[in-house]
Parts: sequence; C-alpha cells; structure tokens
Amino acid sequence: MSNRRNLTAEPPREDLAARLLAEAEALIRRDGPDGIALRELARACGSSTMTIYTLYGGKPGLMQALYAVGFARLHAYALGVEQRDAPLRWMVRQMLAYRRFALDHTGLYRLMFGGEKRFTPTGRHSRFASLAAPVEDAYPAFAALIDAVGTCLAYHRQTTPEPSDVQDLAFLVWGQMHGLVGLEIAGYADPEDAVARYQSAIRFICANMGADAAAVDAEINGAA
Amino acid sequence: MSNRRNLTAEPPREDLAARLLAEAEALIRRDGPDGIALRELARACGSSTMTIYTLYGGKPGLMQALYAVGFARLHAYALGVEQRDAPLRWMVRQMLAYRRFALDHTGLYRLMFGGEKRFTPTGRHSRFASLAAPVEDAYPAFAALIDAVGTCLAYHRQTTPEPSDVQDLAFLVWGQMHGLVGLEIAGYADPEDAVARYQSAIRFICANMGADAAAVDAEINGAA
DNA sequence: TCGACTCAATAACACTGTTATATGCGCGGT
DNA sequence: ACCGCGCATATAACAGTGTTATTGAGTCGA
Repeated sequence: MSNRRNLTAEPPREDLAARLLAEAEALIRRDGPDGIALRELARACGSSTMTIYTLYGGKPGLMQALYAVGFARLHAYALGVEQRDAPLRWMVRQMLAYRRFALDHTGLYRLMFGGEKRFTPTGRHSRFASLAAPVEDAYPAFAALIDAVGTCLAYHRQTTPEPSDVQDLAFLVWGQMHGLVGLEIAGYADPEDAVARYQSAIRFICANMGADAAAVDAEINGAA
Repeated sequence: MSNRRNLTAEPPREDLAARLLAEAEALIRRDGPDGIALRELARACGSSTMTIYTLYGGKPGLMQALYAVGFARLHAYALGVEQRDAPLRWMVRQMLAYRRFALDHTGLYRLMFGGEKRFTPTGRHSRFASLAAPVEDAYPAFAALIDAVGTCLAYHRQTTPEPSDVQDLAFLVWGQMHGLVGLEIAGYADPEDAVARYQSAIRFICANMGADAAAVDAEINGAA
C-alpha cells in the first residue's frame, strides 16, 4: 500500500476521497447514521483513518459531505420526473418520488432530517476548522418542489400567484410529505397503510389547488 | 454510600430508578439523544453504572424508558387542553400544544421520532433480554388527537363519520404537524416563519373540515 | 543534492457501552 | 439467634469509538 495519492501505476485507486464517500454511503445505508465507524470505513477502503482527517477533516466533515450527497440524490429524484408541460403529473410524481427517495435511502434521509447539530468539527485540522452548517445544500432539491408547486398552482388557478405564497405553500407540502415519511420510517405505520395515507395526502393537496380529483387519481395510479 | 435500596434513613434517596430517569431526561434535554453517557448519568445520581444495568438492563432499556416518558409527556400536553364542549378550540389547541411540546422537549422528541431501531438490548441481563419495541406507548397520545379530530369533524360535518376515516384523517394531521415541527427542529426554517406556516397548516386543515375561517383565526390568536 | 514540506501509517489518549469479578448487605431457614 | 444463600452494588477490565501526537516515507523546489 503506497502513501502517495496520484501515483500513476496504482491498480484501481481512482480518487480515494470519492471511494471513502461511497463506502460511507454504503455503511450509512446498512447501519444508519450512527453506524459509521472510521476504522471500519478506512479498512474497507484499504487506507488508514488519517486519510479521513486529511481529506474531510474528521467525522463531522465526512458526515457533512454525506449530507450534501443526500441532497444531491434527492435533487436527482426530483429532476428525474420533471415534466413542465404536464404540471399536475409533474407535481404528483415529484411527491411520490420524495417518498421513494426516503425509503430507498433511509440512512441518508435520517442524516439529513434527523436534527443533528450539523457536523460542527471539534479538532482544528488546518482548513477544516471553519466549516459550518450548510442548509444551502438542501435548497436545489427544495427549489424543484417550489417550481413544480408554482407551475401546478398557476395552471389550475389560471393566475400567476405570488412567489412568496408559492414558497409557503411548497413548504407546507414539504412538511406533509416529510411528516408522513418520517412517521413511516420511525415505525409508526405499516407499509400498506403508509402508501394509502400518502396518496390521500396527495389527493388533499391537489384538491386544495383546484385540480380535478379524477385526474389526480389517474396520475397516482399511472405512476406505478 | 450504602448499597441497599430501601434503607429507611437515607437522606434524599427516594427511588433511585426515578432519579436516574429524571437525570437522563435532563441530559437528553441538554445534549440530545446521543449525549447520554452512562458514567456521567451514574455520577450525577451518586451511584455506579451497574445500577443502570440492574434497573433498566443497560442503555437500550434506559432509552426505552425515556421513550415512554416522552409519550407520557406528550399525552399530558394533549390532555391539558381538553375541552370537549368546544371541539374546534379543542383541536386547534391540541395542534398548537403538539408543537409546543416538540420545542419544549426537543431531545425527547428526537428520541421518539428519530427512527432509531427501538432500543433492542444486546447483553442478556436476566429479564431485560426480551424487551422489544413498544410502539404502544405512543398510542394514548395519538388517541387523544384522534378523539379531538373525530369530535371536531362530527361537529362541523353534522354527521358521525366512520371511525376508520377519522383515524386516517388524524394520521394525516399528525403527519402535517410532525413534518413541520421536524423540519423546524432540523433547522430548515426560521422560528418566525415556522410559527406562521404552522398556523397556515392549522387553517388549511380546519377549512377542509368545514370550520369557519374567522373562528379558526380566533382560536389561533386566542391561544396566545 | 539537499532541505522543506505534505501526507499517511502507527500508536497512544480519553472516552463510550458492556461485562466479569468481588465485596457486602439483607433476608429466610433452622 | 445464627448462619449461609442470593442479590444489588462498586471496582476494574475489555472491546470499541473519535481524535491526536509521533514517526517515517515520499515529492517538489532551489
């Protein structure tokens, strides 16, 4: 095992930082946010724990990087269903995608929304001393929801609503989705009950925005 | 320091189990669910860590006891606003009480809804080996919400709805409250935005149940 | 060619939950 | 009344954690 990073003739080395992050994601998937042990992570990547400190500044820095990865993943889920020409379908599928993301990446989801004080580092490892809590990483994913809610609302109301109103409404929608998904993940609902209630919530929200009930049902059922 | 429990002439000993639990609640309040260290807890109560094992079967058992305490606290918040003769007031105040509980006891709230695999013990400490995940501890608090939603719905709809429908609706309401509160606790909203959005959610829900908007506003503002 | 600098590996430190050992008290049987 | 059993407690050890100090190897620049 060599200790230089960009050595040319290294077998499958690629970027060690990326491999650490990927392996950390695998660990958080398996054992949850508290199940990441630096020694195990380093061993799985064939390196020492010190690399985590030089590359990420310690465990808080690593968790923060994972946090950003989580929102990038969520953002990808949101972009994967984008259909601006069919606003209702767009919004409904984005809501369904939100739950799918949470169930596909429960470990990341709990890290993102578990309310942990966001990864303030303890040791002063050179430049990593001042990394703070980046709620901004969450914004792109949230912006996609705002966008869908806004166009859907404009489409059904036939008017262009205030941007701030759209933002507030989108936050309520986000809260409804996060709440149901969070209760489901925490074990307060059987899976079949959870999916039915999630669909009910979508119906309620869409009805409040003036969408036709039958059309909403068609979108929900059509997304299977 | 004696080592018998019910010795008569012990200064302020009262029940050691209760004192451990109270101190653990203080610690979770200060440092969150992951901030409870058994040595510190035992030292604060003037005993050894072994007492935690004999009384609660280890840390998982202690956390499970704290979990039950959390739902008892939440239940007390719900009962504190019970007014069956004023259904709308009852429901609105219960919703407001839910957020107040979450903000007053953030540590407990995160323990209750953080989605941690519920306290499965590792060591086999006699009788504590088989304690499992008691979601049932949560039911009384949820039942209070169901009750309020059901009577409020019956009052405004002038019919007696199906119990299962009430349960589903109450779960949606619970999801909305938990979602907004969870996002707030996780740091995704400024306090003033959070309270405004929480009130908006209450207005939406009450409007969907057929309540008069002005009456709802009066209840929200009157609860200050 | 030599020095300075960076990075990684090893080992140590302080901490965690848990368990094994040992001491001492209270209680029930004779 | 006494004696021994049982149990709860305290002490200390064990395996694990994140973090840090030390050491050594490697690269880059003068």
